[in-house]
Amino acid sequence: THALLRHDPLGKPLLWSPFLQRPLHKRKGGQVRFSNDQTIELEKKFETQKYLSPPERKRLAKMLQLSERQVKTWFQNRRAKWRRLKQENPQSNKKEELESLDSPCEQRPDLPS
Amino acid sequence: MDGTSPSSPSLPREARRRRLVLSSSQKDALQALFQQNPYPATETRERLAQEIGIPESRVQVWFQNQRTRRARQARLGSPGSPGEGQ
DNA sequence: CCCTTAATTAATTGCGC
DNA sequence: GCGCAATTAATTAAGGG
Repeated sequence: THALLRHDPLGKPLLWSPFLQRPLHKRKGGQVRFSNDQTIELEKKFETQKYLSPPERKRLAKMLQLSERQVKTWFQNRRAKWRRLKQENPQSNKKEELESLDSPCEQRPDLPS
Repeated sequence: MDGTSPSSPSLPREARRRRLVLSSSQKDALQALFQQNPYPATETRERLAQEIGIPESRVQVWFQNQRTRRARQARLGSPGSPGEGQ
């Protein structure tokens, strides 16, 4: 819908521009930026669960065609960012979309029963 | 048809990411501390952040970028000085 | 227009649990 | 084995001359 939509004021994902952008989001070493879809899916999961269990991670990884390690890394990076955001922003400050779903800093990672 | 025109007349309401512009004094303070220690502890960063009035995370990224800058400058400045003793 | 440089992103290392 | 803090390299885009 929107052509050049990027970055929230506080926060969240950067989605790449549409077609008219450099055909390479590949870094030197061969690292690639995740696709918009992948990022969106990851985010969606993150909104529901900040920590995910190993089996879930595996599932998600398969779904997105990423390594489990990549998913893990993504989640960890995301958590870090999130904490910082919360710390700097006393209240959930979201311009138009407010999502007060994040109160408890302490979500227990699912313990394998 | 250049795609370079970000002509999206339909949405002027998007606050484009406005990056922080550091004042000379802020830069000076950052640089001063950097010269003392390129890897300051979190507490030190926080303190400086409070003093110059920017979020600690910005101080953090500034230090990161500064380290990169320094390394790059060193590369361009004297490519062949130290006789590698290996 | 282009360079400087702040901000973001995926990945890495080391540490503690 | 995982989470987390700290850090890195590469990149992306704002600001200003």
